[in-house]
Amino acid sequence: MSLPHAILTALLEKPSSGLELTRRFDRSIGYFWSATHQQIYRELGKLEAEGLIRVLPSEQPARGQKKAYEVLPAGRAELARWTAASHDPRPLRDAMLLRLRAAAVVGTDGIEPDLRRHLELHERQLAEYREIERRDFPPGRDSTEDRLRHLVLRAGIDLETFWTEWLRHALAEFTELPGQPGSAGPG
Amino acid sequence: MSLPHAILTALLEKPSSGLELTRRFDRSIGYFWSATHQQIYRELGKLEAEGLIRVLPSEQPARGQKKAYEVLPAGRAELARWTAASHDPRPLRDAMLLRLRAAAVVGTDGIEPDLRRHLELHERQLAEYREIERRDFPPGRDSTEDRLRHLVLRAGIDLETFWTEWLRHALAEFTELPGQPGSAGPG
DNA sequence: GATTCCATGTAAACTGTTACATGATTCC
DNA sequence: GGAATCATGTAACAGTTTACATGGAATC
Repeated sequence: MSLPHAILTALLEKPSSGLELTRRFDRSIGYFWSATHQQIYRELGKLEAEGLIRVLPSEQPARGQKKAYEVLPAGRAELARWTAASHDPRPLRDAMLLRLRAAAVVGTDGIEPDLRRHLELHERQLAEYREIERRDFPPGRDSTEDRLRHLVLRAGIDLETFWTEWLRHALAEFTELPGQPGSAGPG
Repeated sequence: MSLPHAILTALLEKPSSGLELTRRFDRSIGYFWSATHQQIYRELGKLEAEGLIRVLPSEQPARGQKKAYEVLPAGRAELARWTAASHDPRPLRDAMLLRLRAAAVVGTDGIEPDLRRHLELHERQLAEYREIERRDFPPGRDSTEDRLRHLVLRAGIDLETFWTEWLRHALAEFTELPGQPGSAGPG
C-alpha cells in the first residue's frame, strides 16, 4: 500500500502540516495518488507512532493548532526500500469503459452528455499539466531530479491526451450511430 | 460503485454461475473492472436479495453445486439508469509514478529492474489485446454493439501502448543518468 | 456574539483482499 | 478410497469514503 509512501515523499519534498499536505494532495502529488484529509491525518498518526516521522520540534501545539511534520532517517530508509521493491501493476478499473460496454447491451440513451462532460474535464486537466510543464520545466534544464519529475508529468500529459482523443473518437461514433441499440427494453 | 453493474453487464451478455463470472473477470470484463470470486459471490447474493437477478429456474442446486444467474427486468433497468447517470472520473492512482517521484528524492537505486519487468508485462498485455482485436474485430464488421465493444478495446490497446512507450522512455533516461541522485543517504 | 474559515480529528459504512472452509465430482 | 479439481461460500482484516465533531482565529 502506497499512501504512507506518498506522504513520506511529500514530507521529504517539504515538511508540512496535515492541512498543507491535504492541499498538496489536491494538486501535485495528488495528480497520481489522491487522498482525503481524513486519510492523511490517520496516516500521519501511524507514521509518527512507527517512528518514521516526527512533529517539527519548533512547534508543539494543542488541538486545533497547526502541527508540522518532518521525515526521520528511518522514514527515508523505508521510502527508499519501498521505491526499489518490486510491485505488480494494479489492474485497470475504469467506470466509463464499463459504461460503454454496458451501453452495448442496454443502449446508449443518455450517456452522450456525460461523455462530453468528461471530455471537458480531461481537456481542463491537460491544459493544467501543460501549464505546469511550461512553468516548471523550461527547455534546457536537466538536473536528474528535474528529469525524473518531468518524466512523471509527461505521463500525466500523455494520459490526458489519450483520454481526450479517445473521448472525441467515442463521441464521433455516437453522432454516426443510426438507431440506439438495446433501447427496445427488456425481453 | 460499479461492481454490481459490471456483474449485471456480464450476466446480460451471458447468464453464468459464480465461477464462470470469476473466469470472465480474469479476462474480458476484468480488463477494465477486475474482481475476485469472493467479491463476486458476495455481490451475487446482494443482487439476488434486491430482486435484480435470479437463479435460473432450470437449476436449483445445493451447496457445492453449480448455480447460474440471469438478470431480471429490474436489473436491466438499474443498469440502464446507471449507464446514463453522470459520474465523476476517479482520480488516477498509480504506484509506479509515485515511485519515480519518490526516486527523485531518495535516489533511483534498484528501481530499474522493476521498470523493465513492468515494460514486459505491458507488452504482453498489449499483444493480448491486439490478438483479441484481430480475432474479434476483423475489418468490415460494424454492428453498433461491435463498434462500442471495439471502442472499449481500443482504449485498452491505446493505454497499453502509452505505458510501453512511457516505460521505454523512462528506461532511456536511466541509461543516460550520470550518477544516482539522492543515494548519498539520509541527512 | 454570530458567522465563517482554519485545522485537526472520530465514527461508521462501504469496498477490496487474504486466508480459510465445505461439499461435489473426477481421475487414478 | 485418496488426491485433485470444481464450485460456492465465510471470516477477518485492510483501505477508502462520507458524515460528523471540536476547538481556535478572524471578521462583521
